[in-house]
Amino acid sequence: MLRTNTAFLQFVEQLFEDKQAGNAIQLKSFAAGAHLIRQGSIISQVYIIREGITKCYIAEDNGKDYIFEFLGTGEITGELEAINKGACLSNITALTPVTVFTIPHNRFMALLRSYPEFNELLLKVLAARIYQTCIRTSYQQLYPVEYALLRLLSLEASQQTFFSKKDMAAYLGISVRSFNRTLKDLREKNILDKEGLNIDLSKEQLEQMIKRFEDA
Amino acid sequence: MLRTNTAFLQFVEQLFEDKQAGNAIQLKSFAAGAHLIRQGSIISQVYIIREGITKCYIAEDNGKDYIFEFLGTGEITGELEAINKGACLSNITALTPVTVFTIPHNRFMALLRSYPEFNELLLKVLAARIYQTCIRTSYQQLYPVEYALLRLLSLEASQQTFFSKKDMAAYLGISVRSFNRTLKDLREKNILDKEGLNIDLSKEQLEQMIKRFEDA
DNA sequence: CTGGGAGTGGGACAAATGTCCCGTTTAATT
DNA sequence: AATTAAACGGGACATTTGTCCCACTCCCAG
Repeated sequence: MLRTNTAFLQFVEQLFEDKQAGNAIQLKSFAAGAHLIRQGSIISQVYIIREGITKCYIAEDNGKDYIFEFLGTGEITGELEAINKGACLSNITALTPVTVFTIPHNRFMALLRSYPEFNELLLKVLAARIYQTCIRTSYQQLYPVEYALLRLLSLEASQQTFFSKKDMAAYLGISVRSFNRTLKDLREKNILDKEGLNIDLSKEQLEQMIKRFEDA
Repeated sequence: MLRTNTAFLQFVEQLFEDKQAGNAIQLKSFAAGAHLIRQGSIISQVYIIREGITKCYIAEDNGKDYIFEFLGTGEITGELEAINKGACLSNITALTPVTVFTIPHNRFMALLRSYPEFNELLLKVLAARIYQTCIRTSYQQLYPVEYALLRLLSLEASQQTFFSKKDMAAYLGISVRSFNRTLKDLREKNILDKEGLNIDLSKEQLEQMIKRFEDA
């Protein structure tokens, strides 16, 4: 859910240090809540997150948002636009203070050509995103919200991160009301510890809980 | 919805002709209904569709399927597995008789390195898939089924393709019953021409729909 | 402090979607 | 032509989810 990529970050850090290769790479900072990228706009750099957490989401014109992913350290964004030269697909906003490396599109594409290793890292990122997105989409479409919610909570717990309910609901593609309701149902079924939302599930445990729901 | 990619196909055709570069590339055929790839299995080639239409879907263990995309001429599949070396994400089955080029993983990766042009074509494919998937997912999560259905029908009409209701429902992530119901509602609202599936929207809905159809 | 805004929690009702089921149509096979 | 399996269409009912609304807390700028 919160994606990070140390290998990628390391590579970019190195480039940045390098007088030669790094000359067009810059650092930029954003306050929490600031927009890094605005959906529909045209940008001319890619961003690699050095520090902080962002959310990546589409705002539909019925006023609802859908969050695709939370991007953390080492994640790249704006790369689709560099590759396909289109308008920005989504919004990126900072959830915490954020620092990024920026690389101009043409430089970025050139780097891909000159550093096969970098190119391969990017291929892996893209492949991983497709992979994850597919799994998540399928899951969210074909299972009741309850399952997706448990899964999300479990991820959140394992990553020690916490998001607002609004964001969590937007990540699940549901209303905050549904989110709350489902949470309450789970609580009443004693599935969640009432103290906090600390659930600490392994995949097997999750399976078990899901099975338990079935009879009740 | 039905993706195709002539540039990619051409490139692979050329490789195939080339004695040197094409020596590991093979042709393979499948009857309609056959599995090209089975979810969870391990494969060692990528497939590029030369002819025919396939569906790419995940089967969840509650018995439901989610179709990500219909892949046609020039589309590649199995590439995620080549890049990330994991088990197959999804099933690929032939909807029509299908002929594919197969390229062994290591050969495929080598080709990416030796042909920057090929590498770039692949980057574009991956980027386009992420792009499309994001748009579609968001749309399907945040709008009533009615909209997604209209969009799907319009795409289908514009591409002159026809899929079974089961497949269309699986593409939308809903049950066949819901699919039928929504279709009926639309018919009763005179939104659809009864003759064929000629979309004939009226009123503001038309404008809104058109706008959305454009990008996909 | 203090008023306002954002986040939270949930009741009541409406709308959307799923499940179960059965009769009909279509298409392919014998 | 007869038979069968699959696809289609939809009724009845249950469940899920959304919308609208209000009350409560918390926090911060004035």
